[in-house]
Amino acid sequence: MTNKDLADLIFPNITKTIEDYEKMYPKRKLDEEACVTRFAPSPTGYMHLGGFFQALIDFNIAKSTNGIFYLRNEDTDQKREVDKAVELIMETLKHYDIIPDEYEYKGEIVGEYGPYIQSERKEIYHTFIKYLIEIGRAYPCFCTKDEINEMRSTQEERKMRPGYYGRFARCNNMSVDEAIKRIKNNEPYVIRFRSNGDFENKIIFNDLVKGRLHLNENDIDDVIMKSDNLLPTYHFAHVVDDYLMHTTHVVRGEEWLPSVPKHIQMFEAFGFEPPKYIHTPLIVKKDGGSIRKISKRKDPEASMSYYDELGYPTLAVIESLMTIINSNYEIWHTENPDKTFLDFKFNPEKMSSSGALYDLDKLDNISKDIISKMSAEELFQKSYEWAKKYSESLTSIIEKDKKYYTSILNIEREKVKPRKDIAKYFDIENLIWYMYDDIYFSKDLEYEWQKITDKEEIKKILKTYISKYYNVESQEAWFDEVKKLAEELGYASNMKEYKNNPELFKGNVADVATVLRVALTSKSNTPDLYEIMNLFGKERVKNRYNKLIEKF
RNA sequence: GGCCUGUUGGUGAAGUGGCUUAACACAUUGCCCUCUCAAGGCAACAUUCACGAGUUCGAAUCUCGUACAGGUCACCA
Repeated sequence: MTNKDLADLIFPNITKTIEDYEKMYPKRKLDEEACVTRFAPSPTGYMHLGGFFQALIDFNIAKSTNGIFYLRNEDTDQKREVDKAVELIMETLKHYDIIPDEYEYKGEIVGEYGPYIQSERKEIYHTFIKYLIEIGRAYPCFCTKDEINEMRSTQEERKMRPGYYGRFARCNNMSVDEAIKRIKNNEPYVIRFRSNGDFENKIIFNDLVKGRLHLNENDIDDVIMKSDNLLPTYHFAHVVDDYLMHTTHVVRGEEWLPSVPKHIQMFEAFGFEPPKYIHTPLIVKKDGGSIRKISKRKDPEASMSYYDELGYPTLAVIESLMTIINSNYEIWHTENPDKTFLDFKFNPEKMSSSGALYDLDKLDNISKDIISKMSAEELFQKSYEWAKKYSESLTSIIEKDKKYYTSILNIEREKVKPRKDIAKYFDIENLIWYMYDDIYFSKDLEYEWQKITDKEEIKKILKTYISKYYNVESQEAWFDEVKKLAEELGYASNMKEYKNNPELFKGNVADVATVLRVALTSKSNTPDLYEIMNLFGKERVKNRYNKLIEKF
């Protein structure tokens, strides 16, 4: 009996060969420098910030080189698979406008190199495994999980390197005849890769981020096909898929670095050229005194849904991540304000090789800047869309009067130095509620009076103002009147004068303006008072002042 | 424990043997501007690049050692 007999016994229905698949998936017709990248998540029901971070790099590399970015669903672990996980990933990518060129979604295959779902590629993997068995580079292993665990404990006790290698790789030396016998006897088995490496040897591996690395050669006979579902493990699927799909650059987290030697060895076993690797640093988090990988269970901000729920503009999330990807991004972006992040040339060498903390303050800052540059109309659209998904109260506010809402957003907007007080759509409601009479009067208002707190004095200021002064023709005209009002009541209208001789006055024009502001909005901090009054119109201003005077 | 990787302010970092008195941005603090706030302007914030030794006329940059941190050692990806 030969290896060929063994291979035929294990895969009796595999008739295609590797060459057949090579013909089916020929080299891509792309420019010389075009890169093919992929985002290959496993569908565990969650879109992790770290995964998105990698997808962003993939997308940037492919787009900036006129290449291809595709999505591959790595669902070989059926135990962990979660319903709707693929939808979540695809919808998240779409939300950020990171649309793969090739993918498989809801039964539709886009692209010539599919299937893009690993569980649908079983026959392909089997063909490749069959070949490996034929040439003696893979073999069935009948060791049970208990036996493997026992072996591991022994190794640990004796302080030996754990793993299925050397003399511990018991099934490696099994004769073909015996293997065939045991398979015919229906004994369960996995297929292992037969490593020809020596752990004492060093291989030199060039990672695009980390540079030249010296790694130990792999000598472990890894499982490449599982016994229960006959699907490959990650390592093997990676080799086959990235070969057939012609991936040029593999972007993945640096937790994969230790398994690089096995991947290279498997590529070599087939005589394939391995892709270029970009092992990205992990996104970490400070937890008390120590630093750890950002985690799905402990950190809400590890999930992409966090940013969507709070209403960060997608561009803000992307740009804040870009600053981690290549810290020269910010400088580049200020020099090229009209270009998008896709025009930026990602340089793996410039990527930091240590873990990065994702700074939420930085995100807020970038986000405020982006929102401040939106037109009122655009902000209206985006915030409305967000509200419909996440905030009933904001939705009802907007739907009362969309024009009015837009004009509120327009306060101190669309100018050279626009207002920057909104970091996320979630913030909006809390910044504008007092602009609505029904909400305003239904609340138990707490007036944030500052220097002037005397009720009689406040009444006097308000009464004088509404009877003599309301003028909103222009900012200057308006403020001139506030100054006149201040003078009439014994307050300084000129701040410098007041500062020089504060004892000559009851206060200054700022104190008076503050009364006008608080009486109108209940808040001491608001956008430009003139603009608010202008928006309200004289009747509403009078109404609010009169109601307050009555209450006192 | 073995192997691998990393360590420049509170944060992201620039830096590749002299042009560094360690850029830039965020955060923080102060001042200015100002009807309040947000913004904006200006300034402060690492006498020093984890520590120790070495190479050199000269080191954050090169070498070695130590410490610390992270990753990884699955029929998970």
